[in-house]
Amino acid sequence: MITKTSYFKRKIIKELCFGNVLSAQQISVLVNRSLPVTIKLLSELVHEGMIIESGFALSTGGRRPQMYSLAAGKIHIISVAMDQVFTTLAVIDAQHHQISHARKCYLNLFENPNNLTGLIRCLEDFIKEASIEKDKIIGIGIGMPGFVDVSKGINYSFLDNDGKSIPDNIEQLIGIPVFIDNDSSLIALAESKFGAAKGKKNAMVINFGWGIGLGMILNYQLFRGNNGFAGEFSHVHLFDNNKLCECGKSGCLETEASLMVVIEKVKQALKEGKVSAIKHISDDFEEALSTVIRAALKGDQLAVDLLSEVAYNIGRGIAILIHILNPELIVISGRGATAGNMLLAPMQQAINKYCIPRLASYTQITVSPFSANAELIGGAALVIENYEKNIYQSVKNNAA
Amino acid sequence: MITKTSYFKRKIIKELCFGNVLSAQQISVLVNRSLPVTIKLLSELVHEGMIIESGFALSTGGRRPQMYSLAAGKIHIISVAMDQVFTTLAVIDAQHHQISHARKCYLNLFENPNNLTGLIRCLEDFIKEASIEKDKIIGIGIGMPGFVDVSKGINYSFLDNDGKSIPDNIEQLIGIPVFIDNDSSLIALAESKFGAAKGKKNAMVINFGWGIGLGMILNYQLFRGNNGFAGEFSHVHLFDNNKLCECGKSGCLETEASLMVVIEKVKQALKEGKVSAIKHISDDFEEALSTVIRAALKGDQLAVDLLSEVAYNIGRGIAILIHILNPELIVISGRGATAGNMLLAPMQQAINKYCIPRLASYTQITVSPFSANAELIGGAALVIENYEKNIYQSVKNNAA
DNA sequence: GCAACTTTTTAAAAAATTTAAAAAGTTGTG
DNA sequence: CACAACTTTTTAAATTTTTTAAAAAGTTGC
Repeated sequence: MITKTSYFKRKIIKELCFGNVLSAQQISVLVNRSLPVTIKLLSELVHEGMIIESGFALSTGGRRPQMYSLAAGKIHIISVAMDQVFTTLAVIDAQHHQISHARKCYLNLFENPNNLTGLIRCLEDFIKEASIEKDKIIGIGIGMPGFVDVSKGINYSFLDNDGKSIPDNIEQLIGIPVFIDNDSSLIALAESKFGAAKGKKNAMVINFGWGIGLGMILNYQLFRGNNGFAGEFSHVHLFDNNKLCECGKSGCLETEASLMVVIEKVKQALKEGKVSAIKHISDDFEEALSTVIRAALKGDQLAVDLLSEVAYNIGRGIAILIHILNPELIVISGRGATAGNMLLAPMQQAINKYCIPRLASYTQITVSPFSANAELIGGAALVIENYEKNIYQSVKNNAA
Repeated sequence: MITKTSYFKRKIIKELCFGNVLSAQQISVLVNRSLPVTIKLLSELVHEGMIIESGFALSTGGRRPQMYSLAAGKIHIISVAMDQVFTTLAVIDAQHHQISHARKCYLNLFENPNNLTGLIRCLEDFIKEASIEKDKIIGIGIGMPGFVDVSKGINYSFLDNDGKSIPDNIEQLIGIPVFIDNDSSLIALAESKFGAAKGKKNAMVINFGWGIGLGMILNYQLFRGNNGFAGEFSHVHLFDNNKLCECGKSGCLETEASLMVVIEKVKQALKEGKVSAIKHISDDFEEALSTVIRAALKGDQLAVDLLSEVAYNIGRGIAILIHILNPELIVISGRGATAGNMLLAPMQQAINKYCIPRLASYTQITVSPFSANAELIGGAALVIENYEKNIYQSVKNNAA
């Protein structure tokens, strides 16, 4: 039933997904409703079995508050993480834990950029084969590369759907609410809600992957810009390198700072006969990458050097972000984050060189704990984030 | 009296300052209170003489709404615009019109960076001499160069006050609420509330002055970053020019894009014997600037060329902003905006070169109507913006 | 071990919002 | 050109929510 009550119940569930264990008072503030109302809603939710009373918190000097948390196994999400070649699917629960095997589909967007039917078949197969309890699935969250206009549900780079909304299309076929967003935005959302940037007001999340992306958290919220295209970090002009970028310009950050660049540099170095523990590098990018990073983590000088070079270039980009946005935190996330803390020193060096010291000192830099899983977790976060939306239109406008 | 009622009355007055003429329904949405409550507050405000019923709006197909606006001459603001050499004071009314002669004080921050007592004396003299009705003054808004931390009321670059709040200090002496902010932020606020960016959700305001500053409007609000230092645009590293910047680094945007650079270039060109309508250039910067801009507006090639060069460099900076923040609008404001639309072509050229075309097409660029007055208007906007704050603490948190 | 102080929870009073109805205008059709 | 159908604003009554006050449950220090 679509009522104001159910709207606020969903809002409470959402806050518990993001907050895990909360007192009535805390929830009251988060959903912006008074305590009497909140407590009434909470007791109803307990009766319905959606949430449980999970003991009392340690006292802060007064009566110990009753704590509430989500009942286990009531909420599942299908999360879909696309990159240019592979699409990964998994079922995630409210605590952002993966509760199914991840399924990998080969959907090559280079060869077939508009293969929306392929994506849908992929989803249908996954739902059929994974033993999914469909009534528990509250939504499907899909992260994809490209220029995504979230409000229109359109991706201007891939999955062309004749100008019609992709989520609406899939939702009609499968019968579960669908949400899409840009991959870098989803990674930022994952970090903001569950990861390194949890609880931070302003944070920049770098998606260090085959390209280089940026998701921005401003005032605790994902900032998408006026048309949803904010964070086009990769094509900022920073180099006079005469290297052509796929965007048509040259000198873009992406031409000197991405995992693709790392692999190319390693290949080139091996060809030139540089010594390294890496003897051969695969033509399969995934395999090549894990070879390089494994070598670097073991201390192989060539791998470390080349990763550092790229990290330094990312650092130049970060210096600009710090000047313009004065963020609290910068998170290095995405596939490249598996290289870990070795990335930080060269980045810091670039920042020292290109940043006003006072400004740089206010911004922390850290590597994500999620690394390659960030996009999947972000897909779940996206669905939770939208859980109470579109349920009770007239309330939606009232409640901030 | 400090009550919830007076809090919302002030909020209504604030919205009328920014909106001029509004219907009860519009106000109800803006202050986030229901129509019955809003209408009750409005009728009380009419009785008190603060606002007036100003006729009926044109019908949009139904009953014509009663419109409300501020009563004339009830609200005055003292606005103070500081630059490194001069401090300008004026009385501004709720419609951002100047209603006193502007008074200029010589307060040289290069020679005496921490001359807070000088500023206070300046204010006291102004209040004494200008025939000011003190009971109408709702606040003093001060814009100043430097790193300003608004929440702490501290300027880290100038006017050191032993770590204590500058506004609190002045307020205790003069007895009127005081608010400070960075000059570029104030200019952005002026444009957002009264100028070229009025009603825009995301806008970047370039303060083209002796240096180059940036104020950002994100989600209709001034974005200050985590420590209030966002918008340090001037020190983004963009050039390999080996020119030392006052920040200690080289290659900063400011070294190639500011009015100071324009004047230096003109001086250099005249020394080299280039032909121009400009025969002599003053050592007084203000005078020199107006000479150059007047010449450019009359079509003098040298002046136009050199202004264009600098505008092109600003355009390079703007290209970065567009990539990162995807703004709706970019406003060229500050002293340099007096040069007018001639700045736009070279900027657009830089954007064409350094921006992804699709992205650039979503962002408009315009020159401010305020030019040199923007900071004064911003000071007034700052006071109005804060008019209802700190009046009723417990409501403050509740009402978004 | 008990008084003084905190904090959460419940209950009653006050204020706000929602819903419905009335009032004031506009527009299109016969 | 008058009147019905439709809009939009304003007022009034019914609900809901928030506020305020009091009670309950703990903690801490003397």
